[in-house]
Amino acid sequence: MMSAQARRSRPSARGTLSREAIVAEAIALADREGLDAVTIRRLAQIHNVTPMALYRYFKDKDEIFDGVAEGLIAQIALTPLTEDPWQDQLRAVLEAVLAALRPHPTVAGLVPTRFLDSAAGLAIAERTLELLGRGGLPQDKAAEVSGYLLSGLVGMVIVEPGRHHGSDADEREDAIRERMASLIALPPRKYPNVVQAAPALAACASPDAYYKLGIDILITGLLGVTTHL
Amino acid sequence: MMSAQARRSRPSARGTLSREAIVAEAIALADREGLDAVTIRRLAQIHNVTPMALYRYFKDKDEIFDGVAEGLIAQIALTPLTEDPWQDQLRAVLEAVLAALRPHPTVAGLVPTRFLDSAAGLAIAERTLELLGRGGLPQDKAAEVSGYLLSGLVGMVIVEPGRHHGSDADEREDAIRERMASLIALPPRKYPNVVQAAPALAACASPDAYYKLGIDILITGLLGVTTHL
DNA sequence: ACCTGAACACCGTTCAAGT
DNA sequence: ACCTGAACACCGTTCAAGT
Repeated sequence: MMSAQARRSRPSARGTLSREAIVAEAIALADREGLDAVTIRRLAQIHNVTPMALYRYFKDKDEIFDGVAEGLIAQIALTPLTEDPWQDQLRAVLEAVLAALRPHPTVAGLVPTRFLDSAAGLAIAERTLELLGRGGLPQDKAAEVSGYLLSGLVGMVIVEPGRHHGSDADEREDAIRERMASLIALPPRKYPNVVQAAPALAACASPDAYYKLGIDILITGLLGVTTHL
Repeated sequence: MMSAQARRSRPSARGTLSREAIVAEAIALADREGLDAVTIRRLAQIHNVTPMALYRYFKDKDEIFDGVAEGLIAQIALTPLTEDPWQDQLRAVLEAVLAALRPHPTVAGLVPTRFLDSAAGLAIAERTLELLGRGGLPQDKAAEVSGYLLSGLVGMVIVEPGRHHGSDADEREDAIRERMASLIALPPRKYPNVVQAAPALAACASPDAYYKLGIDILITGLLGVTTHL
């Protein structure tokens, strides 16, 4: 039913096919139905084309995922480098990364291992290394930290409490309610803190506050670590 | 050839089949050949059994992955709660999580979203919440932070520079060399920091130091955030 | 209770053609 | 240059039997 709609909604005037178009539909499909729904055959169907047609644009399925990651990274909006304090500028970078990834939690996991394979990712890595260097981190530590910051942000997006694959609001509420019920049903003598924290473990009261706290911990931690050197 | 070996190496005296045995082989298979190699049919072959036999023990493939996550989490060794400073005890928890996940980087990503579904995971969550509470974090913040710590650790394991699927040492070196070459070939005017940091971006000089720095940042960040409340 | 066997729908991918 | 069509090996999973 949904797939019939999708088949219909893309008339695909011959010649529309391109890397960008395929990647865009792959991201949209993953957002709607999860990463497993992204198959070569489904993508071909969406573009009104034979599965083999996609092989003109991508060597194999893995390259499509590379393209998806690159597409996400390309949406990270980097502001110009200034003479502002490094920690403020680094915070802006982290916020930009989150802003690009949060709308696409099911594909965010593709990003970290592919970050240095695209120009956009290299630009962000370059900026991050520059800012960490200004903060006093030696090059090798800065390299480790840059990867760590990125994967930390991606991790926050993936485990955001109450998030659920498929943007269906009812399913989301059901999943939260179910998790909540299973947590408050635990023996409070054995898991007092878990039971008390059940609402916060099951769903995020404020996603913005959740992400702000995560960034605060990272930046504060970096400040502490750099001054200890 | 490898799969023929695997077929041969498990005589499977009838009655050997069990959730634990299937999960153990699933983890071992993922470690050897990556998560995609873990299929119901491959697992059945390893246990000298028909694919359908596994459905006695798992409702579907997703439940096998749940079992794999639970198996990893069960290997996290939790020491008894004491009156030591909370940050020291929290560090010990984080180190225990890393010790369990590091040997299994290809399946580590299964853990965060399934953490609260097993008794072992709940015990660790309970401990973490207790320690964060001692540190002065309110319950709801502690819940967010506990998830964030976990996903941060998993992220570190997944993106550890120079890590590569399949424990083959030659392949690993080739991958590192290739990444290294592509980075130092970049225009140094555009990416001065990336080019300089190329060795550290391509591979970890000391994985232990890499993980220690990550934990330091998290703990230091937490200390800073809690004292600011 | 535990396992098999045949079948179905779907998958990525190769090869050889078509225009 | 760009797309099709048939085929192959492999998947998860259902249903119906076997012992």
